[in-house]
Amino acid sequence: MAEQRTAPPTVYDVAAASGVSIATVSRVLRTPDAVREGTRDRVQAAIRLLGYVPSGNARALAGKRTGVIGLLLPGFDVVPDERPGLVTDGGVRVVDDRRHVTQPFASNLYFDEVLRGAETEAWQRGLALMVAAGRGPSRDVIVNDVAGRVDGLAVLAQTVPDELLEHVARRVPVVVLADDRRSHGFDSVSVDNAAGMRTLAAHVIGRLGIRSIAYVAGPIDSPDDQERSAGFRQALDDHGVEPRSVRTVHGDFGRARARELAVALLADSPPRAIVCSNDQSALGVLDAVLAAGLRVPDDIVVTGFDGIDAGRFSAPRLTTVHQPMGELGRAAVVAIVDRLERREGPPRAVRLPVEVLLRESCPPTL
Amino acid sequence: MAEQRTAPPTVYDVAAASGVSIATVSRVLRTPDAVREGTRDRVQAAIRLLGYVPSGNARALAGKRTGVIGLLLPGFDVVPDERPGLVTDGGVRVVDDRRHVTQPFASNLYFDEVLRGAETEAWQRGLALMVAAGRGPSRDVIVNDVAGRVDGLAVLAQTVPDELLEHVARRVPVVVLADDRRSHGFDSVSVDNAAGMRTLAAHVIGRLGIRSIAYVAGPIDSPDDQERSAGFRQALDDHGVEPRSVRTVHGDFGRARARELAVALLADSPPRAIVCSNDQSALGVLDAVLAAGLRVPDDIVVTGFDGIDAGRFSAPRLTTVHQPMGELGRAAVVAIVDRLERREGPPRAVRLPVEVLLRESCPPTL
DNA sequence: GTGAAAGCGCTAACAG
DNA sequence: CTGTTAGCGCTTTCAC
Repeated sequence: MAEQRTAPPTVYDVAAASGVSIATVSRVLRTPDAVREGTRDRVQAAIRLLGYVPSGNARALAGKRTGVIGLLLPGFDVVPDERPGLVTDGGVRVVDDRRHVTQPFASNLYFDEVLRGAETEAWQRGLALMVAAGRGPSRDVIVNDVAGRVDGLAVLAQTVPDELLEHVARRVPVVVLADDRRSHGFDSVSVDNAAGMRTLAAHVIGRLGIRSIAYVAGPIDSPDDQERSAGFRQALDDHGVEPRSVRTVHGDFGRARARELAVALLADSPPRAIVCSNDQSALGVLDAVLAAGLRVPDDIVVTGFDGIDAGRFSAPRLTTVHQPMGELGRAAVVAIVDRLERREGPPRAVRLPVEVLLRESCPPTL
Repeated sequence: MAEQRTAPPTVYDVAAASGVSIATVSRVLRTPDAVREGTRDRVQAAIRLLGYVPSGNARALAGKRTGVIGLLLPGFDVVPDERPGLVTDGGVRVVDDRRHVTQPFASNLYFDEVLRGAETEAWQRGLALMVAAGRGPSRDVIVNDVAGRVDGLAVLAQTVPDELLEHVARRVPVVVLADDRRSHGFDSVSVDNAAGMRTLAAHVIGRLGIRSIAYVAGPIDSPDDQERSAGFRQALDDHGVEPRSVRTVHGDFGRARARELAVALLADSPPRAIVCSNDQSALGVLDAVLAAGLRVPDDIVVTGFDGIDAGRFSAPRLTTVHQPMGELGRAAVVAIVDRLERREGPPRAVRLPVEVLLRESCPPTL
């Protein structure tokens, strides 16, 4: 097996072996019905015999389309997890792994889901998917490389600098994910951050009737945070809650910082609810609240945003707004296919709905 | 932006715009030093001006190599999770998600890791990655399609039928993952199942001194299970434990079945240890043991194999043998590159080491 | 240092 | 139904 010493067979080889012209070989592959049965059989036999696999590159070149879609992700940051206390035993490492509850790396899982969604949708439509994580200094090369091989490109927000993106966009349609950049003229698919937060906050304020609220925001320059905060303010407005009555602090979307901020918030008169702009922050808040001896949700309810895995495993489990990452990936492919069929026309922005998941940290009712 | 109304610019356009021949344009791209600085600058300016991105397909066709590696996974089974109790509220679904601890879909996460590893390694080497999940009846098409566009193909075990694999292997080098198929003549990368289980069992028998053991195996026809079982028997032998003194039952690698089997095992005289051939089974055993009012690890220690996420979150956390999935992906790429440089030669089999993770269900010491 | 020309393997008219 | 013939966009000798 795995011979393949000599050059792979081509249409010419198949044609010669079956006594037809290369055109007929091509037909057998692409429009089998246009070939007489006997001929077709002979050609197919030759294909099998020779182990012929058509060159996708030649096809793409001749056919003016590749049938491949590119997906650019912002780099998998593979953090090698250093674990202590190793013992070696017969070539197999034995590790004392008690109590080291490794934190699942949220952002990575997030990409995985997008990727999976895109893959699913692409293959369903007979398209192949080319994945690349644009990282490091060679990013330009990579991006150009991918752009040169695909029919369309889906790019996760902040993965590729504008200039580069605009360059490659002159060759292939580009759709930007999770970042409403219509302004830049690209198609986009994003998630309805504002509506999600607004609905969640409405639950806290309207349904649970809580008025004593603190809000842990993210970095001010984060577009995600801005949208979520806007949704939050909307909810306040909807329910006639005075914005100034809400203590707002800005974190960095990280767990540790949120924990510190929460400690401070609890120092004075603890609020009845702490709404957070993302899950990591909410987990940090949870840490602080529980450490302070307060009960969740009995004394304080806590909410997050994102729907990361860690929130499903926390104690109590985290109420949050779940972003449909898999859908994001699928929608990206759909958007590209769409654009491919509709070469012209103004950029389109697709908004994906989110889902509020009420879990123990802020239940349906108190 | 996103103009791209007209056909994308080619080397000819760039050549014309900068007053050189297409050969020089090509040189500027591939061997910049072979071009006089002034010329180079003019060409690069034209490239930027026109928004030129080289066609990867034309390159591949002319250059006899694509710079792309294919990864074939056994289909992401996207199980849409039906959740009960939906309420709609302003376009955003609100879901009561209490207590529905959705089981993370182990096999999917598993692929994600492989994929990530492969991606990392590929881009590090300047190669692109094309991903495909071979599923459904169109699998042949997909596999051929991918095979026709790549320099090498990594295939996860049992994703592609032998015949198909042998066909495409005549065109590109193939490496099989997680399935020691040297016999079939392919290069392979797999994990040392036997050594892992042997080491883990040695811990149970040798270090903890347990002799009263039950073994929950997997399906008899699973190659993984066979290797693990062999490792287990080795350990028994190493420590002079009579194999017949070990009660062995065969499950299906599933949690539910394992639970049933464990209930039966506990009915008579409960063993001091239950060693399982995979994590899912171990979790099922854990369920049964705890339900029977026995304590883990105090009354019974339980071990698994795989290192799935759910085992990190169980109570108690599961002692297991962790398979380095990310490494599998990386090793796959390495193996392909290797083969590409060494066209001939006998198939190679790479064995990746595993890691025993001692957690609370079977701690370092009792 | 640069240009001319011959393919790479396939598809898609266009004839027969 | 089948064969002929141009290219698709780029790399790569081989001359100059």
